[in-house]
Amino acid sequence: MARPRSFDAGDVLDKAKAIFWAKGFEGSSISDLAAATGLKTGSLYNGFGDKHSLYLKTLDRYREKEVAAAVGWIERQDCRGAEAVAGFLKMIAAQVESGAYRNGCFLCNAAVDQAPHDPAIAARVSANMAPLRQVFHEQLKRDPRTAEAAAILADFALAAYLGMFVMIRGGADGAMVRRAVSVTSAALSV
Amino acid sequence: MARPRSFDAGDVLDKAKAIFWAKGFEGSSISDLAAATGLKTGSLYNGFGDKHSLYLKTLDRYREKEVAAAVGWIERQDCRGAEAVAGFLKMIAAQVESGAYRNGCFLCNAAVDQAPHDPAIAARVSANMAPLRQVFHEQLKRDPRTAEAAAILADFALAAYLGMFVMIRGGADGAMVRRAVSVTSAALSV
DNA sequence: TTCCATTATGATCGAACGATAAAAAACAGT
DNA sequence: ACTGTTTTTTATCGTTCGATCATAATGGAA
Repeated sequence: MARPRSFDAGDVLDKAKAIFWAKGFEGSSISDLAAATGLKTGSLYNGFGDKHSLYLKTLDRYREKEVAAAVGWIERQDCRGAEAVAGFLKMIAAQVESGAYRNGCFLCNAAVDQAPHDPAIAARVSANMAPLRQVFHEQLKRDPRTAEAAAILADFALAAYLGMFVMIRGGADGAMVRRAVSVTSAALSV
Repeated sequence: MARPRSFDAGDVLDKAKAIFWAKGFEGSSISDLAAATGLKTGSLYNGFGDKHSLYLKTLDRYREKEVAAAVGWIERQDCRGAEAVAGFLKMIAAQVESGAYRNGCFLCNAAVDQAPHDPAIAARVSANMAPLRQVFHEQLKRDPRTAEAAAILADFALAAYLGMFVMIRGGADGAMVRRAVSVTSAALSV
């Protein structure tokens, strides 16, 4: 008994996420978002609240989709725990070669862009980092070679993961990233 | 035979740099910059060109002051090369404990914020990263334990350095940073 | 002291921003 | 077919943005 939505909320969030990912929060205008999603500004506000609220929703979706997929990928590996983590970093480095991740990591960008000024965003950033850090930790605990230092190594792996994406977004080439990851992997598989 | 400047250009650049550092390029308005520097907008434009040009000048100054100081610190150490690099990271991690670097690294923020969209800024980011990477490389070459893999380890150290600052800006506590750095240091001092 | 090149100031520009409100449109239930 | 509720559209709001300009102020050179 009312007019139905003409869009899929998930699709819209994915498209908005791509804009925020590429341009950052302040760099993305409402017109940018409207153009990318195909919605008029009125519909955007009606469906997702204001710009800040939309940004939070894209961060939530990132956790539900991309972060969850990354965690799943790591858990799906049947090698030793430390190698699963190292393999994850290597897989990303390999994809960089072919132009992927040119905009870095959405989470990493959000941390640098907005987290310091905005508690709500900072909370989302933490909520996004936590599962990744946790799956690192669990894998490293499972591996007898790294079990003892698993907590320390998990923080290290997270830092290396983030640093890799800064290098990428800063313009580093695939070879540079691969070199950095090779040492990180070696450090994990002590 | 003309009215003299009432401000020191270096001081103004330092104050503008602090604003850009904290808020990013898009997040810093001309009024913010005018308020922080004590100059009126007209004087800012007369002295430093437009906002983009001012941003580039702050990046140049960052390289001339902060980056040069970091390079000098590393070169001044009289321990082994790998330990000088590790010591540099540890020194930063220790300062994080007392609240320093809460805004991360200016260079790192610029890389994430603006480098992808702006070739001029990307060039500055590279010009800032290069001396750091180079001093890492030179130190690691000097150390017989790391000489062979110096190039690879230098890229790794740079990635770890950047990742550390993302963690900080994302809200990580000092302990987390120290843990990450401890593994990085161990990896360097193979 | 007068002049003049330069800087500092204050007012203001058009454009783009985020956000909103009113009107038109689209269905579900009756 | 009519009604009622929600969405979509269109137009527009007030604000802030980056940037500019005319004017006042400054201090060394003549």
